Amino acid sequence: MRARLMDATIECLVEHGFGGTSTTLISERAGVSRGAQLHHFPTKNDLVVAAVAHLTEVRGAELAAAAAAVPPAHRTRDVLRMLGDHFASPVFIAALELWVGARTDPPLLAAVAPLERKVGRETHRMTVELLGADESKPGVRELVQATLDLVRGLGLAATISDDSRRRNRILDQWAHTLDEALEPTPRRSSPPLLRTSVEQPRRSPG
Amino acid sequence: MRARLMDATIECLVEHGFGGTSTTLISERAGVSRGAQLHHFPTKNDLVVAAVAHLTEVRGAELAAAAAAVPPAHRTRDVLRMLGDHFASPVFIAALELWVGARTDPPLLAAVAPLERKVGRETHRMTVELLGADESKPGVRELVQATLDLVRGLGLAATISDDSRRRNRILDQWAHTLDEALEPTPRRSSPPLLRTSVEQPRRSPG
DNA sequence: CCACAAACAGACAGGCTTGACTGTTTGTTT
DNA sequence: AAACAAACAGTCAAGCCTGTCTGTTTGTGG
Repeated sequence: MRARLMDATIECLVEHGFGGTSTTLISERAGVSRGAQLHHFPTKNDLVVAAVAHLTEVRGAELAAAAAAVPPAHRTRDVLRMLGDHFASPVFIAALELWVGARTDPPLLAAVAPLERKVGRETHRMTVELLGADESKPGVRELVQATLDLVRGLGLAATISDDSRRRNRILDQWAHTLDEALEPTPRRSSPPLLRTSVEQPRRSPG
Repeated sequence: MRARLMDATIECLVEHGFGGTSTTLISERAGVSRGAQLHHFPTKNDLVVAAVAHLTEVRGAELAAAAAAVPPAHRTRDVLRMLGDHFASPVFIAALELWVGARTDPPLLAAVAPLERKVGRETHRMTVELLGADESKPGVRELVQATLDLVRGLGLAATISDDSRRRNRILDQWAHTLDEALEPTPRRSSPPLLRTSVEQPRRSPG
């Protein structure tokens, strides 16, 4: 029952946005009477805050699952594809609505901010691991952060004009640039831009 | 009068968010009677759409002014600083509120989407020019787009937790990486990561 | 001075949202 | 079985938002 209400809240956020999400709509969507809803979540804020926490867990789980689904002998591009897909998914949209809504809603912000930081840290750690990046080298940490902020920006753009071709081209080039920058031992000297053809795999499992 | 109302709309978007912006609030903020407001903008949608157009012009003007203020003998970092600042400014916040609000509001989306594309194109062109990038080379265009999506992502993050140190570190590193990637003639062979010390200027005016 | 239209002012009704409130069912303990 | 609490159902009042409506001022052409 609580779970149904929180799920319905997230669905309403995706479908109607933060402003268009009313408690009545949520209870209807969840198939729960208004009385029951008010019993479990006395105020709208209680419900939304609970939904934020729930969404945080869902995002963590989806990210972990997506990470596990990345091919064992993967290239940088595979990792970026996974990240790009996550940051264009409904859970990200719901998080975005909450994020933006929380900006002008102090109690909600108090709930969203720490959880968002948590997801951010987890995502960062996961990305470092998948990329096999060495954060002890100066600049590597910042490049990983830049990568995550990039996919966040791409995800934002995707919410209103989903041009996936554009996104893929950008991520293609980013993968190449990232490879060049993260390359532990620069064996080839120069070509800083995408050679339109192949990229050789860099890593094998274990 | 019309201008006062549109300005007040944008201010309300920044202060109270899209959901918290009511026509009554706008008229109060503008110091305009409700009757006058309804005379100039019969519906809320009319007002918001007009504000979107107005905001587009303001953004264009602010960007142009910021671009003009970039030092004549500038480095990549200066351009990124300018972009980073713009995408953390109130006009960007207002645009973000409209952007997210428009996602679930078809008539608003119809007004926002084309204007946003216009600003995007202008910003892209301006950035290419400031960076002196050669878009005829494959991959360059995508790197510029990635840069803009990156600052958009950074701007989004800045709305709820303004960690400017983090942002500056990321942009420092990205400036360096971008320089390496865009460098027309790779004279030095390798160092792909930030040398913590100096970066030499690359361009002089004219 | 008059006629007319645009600009402005404020009251009002209809609809929606939130949370309080009363009543009913279910389950558990004694 | 009785007592009690938790879960559930639905109604209601207060408040806000939007857009319509009527009335007033300002400006302009004849």
